[in-house]
Amino acid sequence: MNTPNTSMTIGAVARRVGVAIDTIRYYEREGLLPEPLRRASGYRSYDEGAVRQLRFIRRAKDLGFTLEEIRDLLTLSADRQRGVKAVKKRAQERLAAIDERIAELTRVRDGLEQLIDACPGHGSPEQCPILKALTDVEGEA
Amino acid sequence: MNTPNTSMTIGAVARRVGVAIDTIRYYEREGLLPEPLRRASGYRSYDEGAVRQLRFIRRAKDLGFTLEEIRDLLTLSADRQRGVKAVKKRAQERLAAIDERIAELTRVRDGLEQLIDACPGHGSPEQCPILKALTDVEGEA
DNA sequence: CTAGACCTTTGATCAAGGTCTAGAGTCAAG
DNA sequence: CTTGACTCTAGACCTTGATCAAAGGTCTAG
Repeated sequence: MNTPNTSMTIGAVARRVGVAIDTIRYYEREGLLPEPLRRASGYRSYDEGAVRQLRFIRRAKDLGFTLEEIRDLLTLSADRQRGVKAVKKRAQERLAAIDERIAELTRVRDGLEQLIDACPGHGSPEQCPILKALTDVEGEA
Repeated sequence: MNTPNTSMTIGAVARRVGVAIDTIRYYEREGLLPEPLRRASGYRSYDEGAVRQLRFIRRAKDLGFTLEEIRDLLTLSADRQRGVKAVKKRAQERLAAIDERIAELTRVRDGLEQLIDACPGHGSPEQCPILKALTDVEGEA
């Protein structure tokens, strides 16, 4: 329906998706984007599919997938039928990893908050629980 | 009271604190540890203060401070009196940054979970909301 | 004395994900 | 045609926080 035979330069694609030109070439090198058609001049020539795939990559990245994992996801989603199950599994693994990371950050956060609450914000460094907590040696009598 | 005139080699300090020798020298280069005294042979000679400072660095790192921020914290805590207030401020900034990161991760997490729940785990890729969410272009009419 | 552990330095390397440069060719507008 | 914007390639460089290597000097036990 819309722009069926589009052909864009790398710059146009970059602008549309909001990534740097270098990043597109980098993804191509890394096997995240297929090698595009070339004009006689050697310029890369992209179509809408490339824009879609690039957006896929960006979104997956926003969800915390590494480029390596995204390469994997792309392979899986290309393998129609069999892919869906595997994709769901990857997503679940990703969810578990995020949960773990949140739990870890929350622990750190709570520890830091306790220190801050206990700090008067003035006085000598010996009174500051933040500095004390950072400095004190529990194994030292 | 305890071991007042200690003098340790870098290896001994590394063992006590549980970091690699290379890491200690690295911190010295990066200005996180003062240049230690040297023996006639050129060996670095450390005292308890160095052990304490190294532990400070490690703890701050565990709280998510970058080495750059820690360098800053060390400067502040050395500036006795004036330091406490600034240290508390840095800690609060760190807390805010952690909260922001947790919120961001939580958003991502929830988004991902919704996709997973909506995915049957089989069928065609067109039916998979995970792939759809990654691929679909909202600005495309 | 000697083996072997430990120390010194400078500089290279790693992971991840790009970013930038140089030097050359190409494209579109005026 | 000329100008300026764009693109090409290959490869170097960036960030963070280390970690390792090479080549040599030192220290300690036996």
